Amino acid sequence: MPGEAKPTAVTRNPERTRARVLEAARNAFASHGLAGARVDAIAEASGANKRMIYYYFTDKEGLFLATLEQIYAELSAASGTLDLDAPPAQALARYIDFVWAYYLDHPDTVTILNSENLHGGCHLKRSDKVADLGRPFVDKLGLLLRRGAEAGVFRPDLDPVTIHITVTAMTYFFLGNNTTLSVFFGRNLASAKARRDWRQHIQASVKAIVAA
Amino acid sequence: MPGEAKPTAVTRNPERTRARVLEAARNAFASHGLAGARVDAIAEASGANKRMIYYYFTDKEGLFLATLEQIYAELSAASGTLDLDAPPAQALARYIDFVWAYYLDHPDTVTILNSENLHGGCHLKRSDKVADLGRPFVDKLGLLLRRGAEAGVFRPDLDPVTIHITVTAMTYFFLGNNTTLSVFFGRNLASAKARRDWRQHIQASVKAIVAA
DNA sequence: CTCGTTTGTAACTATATAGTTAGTTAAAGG
DNA sequence: CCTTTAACTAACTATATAGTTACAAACGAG
Repeated sequence: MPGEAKPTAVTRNPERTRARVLEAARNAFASHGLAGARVDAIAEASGANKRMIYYYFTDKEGLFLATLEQIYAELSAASGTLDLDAPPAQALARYIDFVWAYYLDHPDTVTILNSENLHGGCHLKRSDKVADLGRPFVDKLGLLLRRGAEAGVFRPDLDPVTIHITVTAMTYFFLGNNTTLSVFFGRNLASAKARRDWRQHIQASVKAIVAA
Repeated sequence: MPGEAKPTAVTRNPERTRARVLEAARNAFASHGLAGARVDAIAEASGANKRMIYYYFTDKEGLFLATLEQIYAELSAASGTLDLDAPPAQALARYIDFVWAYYLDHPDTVTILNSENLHGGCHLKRSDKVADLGRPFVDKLGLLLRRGAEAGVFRPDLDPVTIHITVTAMTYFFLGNNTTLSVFFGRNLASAKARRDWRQHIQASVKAIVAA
């Protein structure tokens, strides 16, 4: 008989339930992709009843979208704390280190964004929370590039979006494709040294790209 | 009753069956990922009986590995045709255009490699056909970089693997993450102009990176 | 020609999966 | 208190899914 619920002493906390489901969903989607993740597993890992997932997020795709939005919100929030108030060359180095450290510390972000791209960005396009969320980041970088140009150390024709994609590309691709690259080149790119070297390479490369 | 097969006039052709299955598998894995692809759909699309897929590839993961190996074999074969016998700066530009054109023409490669990276490269690691397959490519690029260094136009300390990953990162990330990037920056990065501009940016960037 | 092996087929199965049904219980407003 | 609503639960279902069974026809070696 359904509905013969035991008298649970659980104090209600919708926010907490939502948050726990989102956290479990994030792990699941990051590990197995959208299709590979199991709603049952997410329910169990979060301790929430499966019905609540549908109650809060409508369906699996709704949950995936919420996960995406959370990932972007965190990225955006983190970038807000980035302080580029320093001499241009130094600020640029700080900016690159920030991007590198962010993706190194948030590998979930890489795999989940890859999943969304696999599906042609169809979830993200439906979101009203993500569009143009990179704007503050780009503005911040744009300001730095202008300062550098005025100081005569950076080229004057630099586009912040292009530079940001460049830095992200070198970071994201190296980290996200680390295993296949290691096999393809017969070289361990996951070692601490390989990572240090690559971070250094991004620094030197971007420096060369923006140099006046 | 099973086994009451109609007298089919199908002439046998195992190679063709295998090839058709692989082609269908590639499309399916590229569109939906490993978990999202359906063996039934692959069987139907290829015209092969589902049983044959298991006969040839053991299971879904075996089929995925075969797809991966095919992808790498094609990449390797294509890179074999790349002619870098030209003055260093010109040869480098030709090399970059090759990488760019390859991934632009083979979007499946990007999504399938992303799927394999999602799973930590576990299939590829079991393969005996892919390890170090990038060697000829790297050797070819290494020769070019040395020629350029000797001619005094490139830096003398360049590592071909690093340069190759750099070029691939800028190509692969831009193309593979095009949709999420477009949303995040509120800018259409899929247009013909955006692509032309980006290709040009890779050219200029790598030139700056390798410059003596 | 014949007998084992390879290539092929249709129908089947056990199970996993997204999504539901039909309720119960905590809490907030009046 | 009492009523209404939001938060929550166990058990269920229809279907999709990877993988099998049991056979048959083509092929090739001897």
